[in-house]
Amino acid sequence: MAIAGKDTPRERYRAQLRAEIKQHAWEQIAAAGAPGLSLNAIAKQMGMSGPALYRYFAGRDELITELIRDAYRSLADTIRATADSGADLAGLGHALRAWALDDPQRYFLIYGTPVPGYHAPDDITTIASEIMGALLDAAQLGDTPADTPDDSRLEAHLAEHREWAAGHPAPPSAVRRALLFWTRLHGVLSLELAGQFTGMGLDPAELYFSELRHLTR
Amino acid sequence: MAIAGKDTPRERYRAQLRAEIKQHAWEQIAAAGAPGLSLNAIAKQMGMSGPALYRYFAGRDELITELIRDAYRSLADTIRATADSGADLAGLGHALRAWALDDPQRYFLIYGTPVPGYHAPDDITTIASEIMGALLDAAQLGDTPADTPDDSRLEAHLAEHREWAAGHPAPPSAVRRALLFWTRLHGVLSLELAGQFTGMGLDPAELYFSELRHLTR
DNA sequence: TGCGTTAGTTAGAAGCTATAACTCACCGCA
DNA sequence: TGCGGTGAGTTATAGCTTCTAACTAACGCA
Repeated sequence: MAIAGKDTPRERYRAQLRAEIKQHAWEQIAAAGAPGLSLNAIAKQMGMSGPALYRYFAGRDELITELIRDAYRSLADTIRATADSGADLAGLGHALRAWALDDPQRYFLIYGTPVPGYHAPDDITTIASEIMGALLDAAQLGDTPADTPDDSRLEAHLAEHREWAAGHPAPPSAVRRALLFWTRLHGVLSLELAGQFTGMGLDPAELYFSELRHLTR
Repeated sequence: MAIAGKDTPRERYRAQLRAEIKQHAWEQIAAAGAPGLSLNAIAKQMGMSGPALYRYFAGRDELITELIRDAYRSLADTIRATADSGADLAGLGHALRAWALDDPQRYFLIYGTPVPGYHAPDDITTIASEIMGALLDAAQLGDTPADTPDDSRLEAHLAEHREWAAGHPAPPSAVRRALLFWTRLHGVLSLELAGQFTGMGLDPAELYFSELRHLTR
C-alpha cells in the first residue's frame, strides 16, 4: 500500500522527473524571467509532448509557486548556514548579495514585482519569517550601531507591533537594525539587479558595501 | 501635405484613439500587472476587433514601452513640480510615495522586475536622468546630513565616476545624499508595494518616514 | 466629384494553457 | 506465472494570445 511511502520506484521516478522539470524551468526563468516560462517549451526540451507535464504539476501557477518556495528555501538555507558558520551581519550581507547575483531572476521571484492576484501559501510566509529570525539573531549580536541615531518614534512603533517576530527576544533596537538591513540592502541590490545603475558609470558594489558598512559599524 | 502637421482631423482622431487605448491599458495593468496586458482584450473593450490596434501600435512591446515612457514622464513631472513649488528633499520624498501609492503597478513598471531581453530607448534614460537632476538639486540645497557619517571610500568613488550627472555641479556629498535618497526610499517603498510587510503588523509608512527623517535631518 | 489614404474588417498561422479521452507499460499480488 | 489496477504519456480539442495578410469601406482633400 505504502500510503505515505516514497520508496516505490514509481515515486522515485516521479520525484526525479519533477526535479528535472524544475531544473528546466529555472533555466527558462534565468533566461527570460518568470513571464517567459512555458510548460510547452519545457516539455519539448525534455522530449515529451505538452500535456504530459500536467501529471507532475497542476498547472503553470503551481510550478511557479513551487519555484518560489524553493527560492525562499535556498535563501533561508544560505542565510542560516552563513550565520551558523559564525558570520555577523556584515557576513550575512555579503552572502545575500552573492546569492542574489548568482541568479537575479531567482531574487526577483521573491522580492520583485508581485502578480496582483497571487497569494503566497502559508508555508512560504513561514520560511520568510525564518529568514527574518536569522537576521534578528545576527542584529542582536553586534554592538549598537553608531551611525544610526535614535528614532524614538520608530522604535516606539516597533515596540508595539512585534507579533510578527514570533516571540523573538530581540530588543527594538535590534529589530530596527534588522529591518534597515533588509530594506536598505534590498534597495541597492534590486536596483542593481534591474540594471538601473548601468550607464551611470558607478559601481553598485560600492553603494552596497557602503550601506553595509553603515549598518554594521 | 502637412508632413509633420498634427492638425488634420485624422491626426487628431488618431492621437485621441491612441490615448484611449493607453487608458484601457493602464486599467488592465493596474488590475493584473504588466504581464496581464492583452491587446485583444483592449480591442474588445473598445468595441473593435483584434488587429485594429496594430494601426496604432506596432505591437504589445511598443505599447508597453510607451506606457513606461509615460510613467517616467509622469514621475519626472511630479518630482519637478514638487521641487519648483519650493519643496525640499523631505517634500520630494512625500511626493514620491504618494505617486507610487497612487498606482503601484506604474511604479513597478519603472523600478520593478525587468524583462531580460528589454532595452530602454534613449529618451527614457534622458527622462530618468532628469529625475536624478531634480534630486541632485534638492540634495544640494539642504544642510549637510548629520546622521550619515563620512564614507571616504564611497565619496572618492563618487568623485571619480560622475559622468552620469551630466555636468551637474553638485558636490560628492550631495551626490551621495541623492543616491541614498533613491536607494533607501526605493527599498522601503518597493517592499511595501509588493506587500512584503503585510502580515507583519507594522506600518510601512513609519519605516518610510523614518528613513526620510534620517536623510533630511 | 473623384481619387488616394487610412481605418477597420475577417481569415489564418503559430504559440500558449489546460482538459478529455485513449493507449500502453509497469508493478504488485494472488 | 498471469491478471488487474495504477499511472505515464499520447493525440485531439477548446480557447486564449500576438501578429500578418488581404480585403472593404469610409473619409478627406484637391
